[in-house]
Amino acid sequence: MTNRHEANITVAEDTLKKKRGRPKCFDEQQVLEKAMLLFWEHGYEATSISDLTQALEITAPSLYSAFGDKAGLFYRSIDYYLAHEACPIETIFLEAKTAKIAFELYLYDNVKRLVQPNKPAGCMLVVAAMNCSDATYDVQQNLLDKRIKTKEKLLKRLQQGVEQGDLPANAPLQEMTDFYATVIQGLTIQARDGASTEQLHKVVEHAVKTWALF
Amino acid sequence: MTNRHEANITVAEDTLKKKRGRPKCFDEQQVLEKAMLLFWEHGYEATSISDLTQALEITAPSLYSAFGDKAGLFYRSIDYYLAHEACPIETIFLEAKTAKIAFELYLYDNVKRLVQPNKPAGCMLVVAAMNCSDATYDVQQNLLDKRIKTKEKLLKRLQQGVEQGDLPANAPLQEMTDFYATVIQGLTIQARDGASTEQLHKVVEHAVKTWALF
DNA sequence: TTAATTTAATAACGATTGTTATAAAAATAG
DNA sequence: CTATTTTTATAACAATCGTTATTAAATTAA
Repeated sequence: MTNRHEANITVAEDTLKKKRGRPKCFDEQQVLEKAMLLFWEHGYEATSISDLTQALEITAPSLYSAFGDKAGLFYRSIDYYLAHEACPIETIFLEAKTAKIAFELYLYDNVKRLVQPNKPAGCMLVVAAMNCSDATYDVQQNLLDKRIKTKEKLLKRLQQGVEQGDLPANAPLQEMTDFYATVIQGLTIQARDGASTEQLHKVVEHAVKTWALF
Repeated sequence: MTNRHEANITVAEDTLKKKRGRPKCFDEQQVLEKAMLLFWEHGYEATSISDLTQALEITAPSLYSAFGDKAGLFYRSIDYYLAHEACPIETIFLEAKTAKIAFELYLYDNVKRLVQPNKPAGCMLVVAAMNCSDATYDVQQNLLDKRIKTKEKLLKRLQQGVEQGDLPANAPLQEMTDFYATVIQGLTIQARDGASTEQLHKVVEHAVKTWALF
C-alpha cells in the first residue's frame, strides 16, 4: 500500500541512476534465454552448473550472485519460458467466445509451440523434471503444481461455457478436461519423439472433432 | 548353427551342475526387479550406483561383475520391465479379431498398468530417460527406438485390419496411429501427475468412441 | 589337502557435482 | 585521490559420481 510508491521510485532509480560498483557484463534476459534452452532440452538435473557457465558465458560466482543457486536459476528460467514460450492460456480462454473455440484455439496454439526449429520439442513444464532424484523433490513438485493448475484452468473454462450456455448443464466437464489434458501432454511426448507439426495438427484436428461425442 | 547344440548343453549344465567357485548370494531376478523399480521411478541418470547397491543389497563390484556397468543393468531392467510389467501388445494384437478390438484391448490394458499400487506410475519406456545429458545419448536412443517400434506395431495392426476387411481401404491409418499413440503417451503423464484409474478409464472410453469419426 | 575358480568385501580411483572463500577489477561518491 | 561498493576471476571446497584394483572368503576338482 504505502510501500508501492516507494517501490516504484526504487525501480525507476534502478533503471535510471548509474549503479555504484563494477557494472555487470552480461544481460540477465539473454542469460535466462540460454539457461531456459538448456533446462528445456536436458532437464533440471542433467544440466550441470558447468554446462550452464559454459553456455551462458559467465563464471559460477556470477551465476550464484545473480540467481542464488541452481534451483533459483531454474525457477527464473521457468518464468522466462512461461512469459516467452508457453501458450498464453489466459488470453486465449478470455477472448474465445465459447468453450469449444477456447479449447480449439488452445490446442492449435500448442501444436505451433511444441515443434519449432532450433528449439527443444515438447512442453518444458512436462519434460524438464520428469525423472528426478528425491533431492530435487521441490523442483519436481513446482512443475507438477503448474501442470495441475493448467488443468484447473481447462475445467474452469468449461464451467464458464456451461454458465454462458454454450455447453449443456450436464456435460461431463471432468472427463472432457481429462481427455484434452491427456491429448495435450501426449503431444509433448510425440513431439519429443520426432513427430512433425503436420502430424500433431491432425491429431488435434481429430481430438477437436470428438467434442460432440461427450 | 553348429553351436546351438553346444550352447544348449552349456545352458543346461549351468542350471544343473554345481558351479566351481564361491556361490552367488543374490538372486538375479530379484535384483532386476528392484533395479527396475528404481529406474522406473527416478529414471536412468537420477538413479545412482549408490542408490542401487543400497536397494539391491549387493556391493558395487558384485553389480559390475553381474551386469557390466550401469547401462548394462539398466538395459536388463528394461528387458525385465517388458517381460513382466509392460503391455503384451503382440499377444493382444494377435488375438483380437478386428483392428478396433485390438486397439480397444490395448488401451484398456494400458490403463490397468499405468496406475498400480506400490508401483511407479506411467510407462517406463517414456519416463525413464525423458531428460538426460548428452552422456546418456545411447540410453535415450534405445528407449526412443522401442517407442517408435511400438508405434509401428500400431500402424501394422491397422494395416492388417484393412487387409482383413474390418477397416475401409481409405482409412487414414497414419492419423489413427498418431492419435492413439498420443493418447497412450498422454495417459502416462496423467498417471504420473496423479490421475486415477477411473479417470484414465474414461479418457480411453472416449478415445475409443471416436474411432468412427476417422 | 592342495589347487583352481568364482564371488564377496574393502577401499580407493580420478572426474565431476553444486557451491563458496578470497582477492583483483571497475565503477561511483566524497 | 581515497573510500566505498559491486562484479569479476581464480581457485578451491567437501561430497558424490561411476568404476575398479586388491584381497579375502567360499565353493568344487584333483
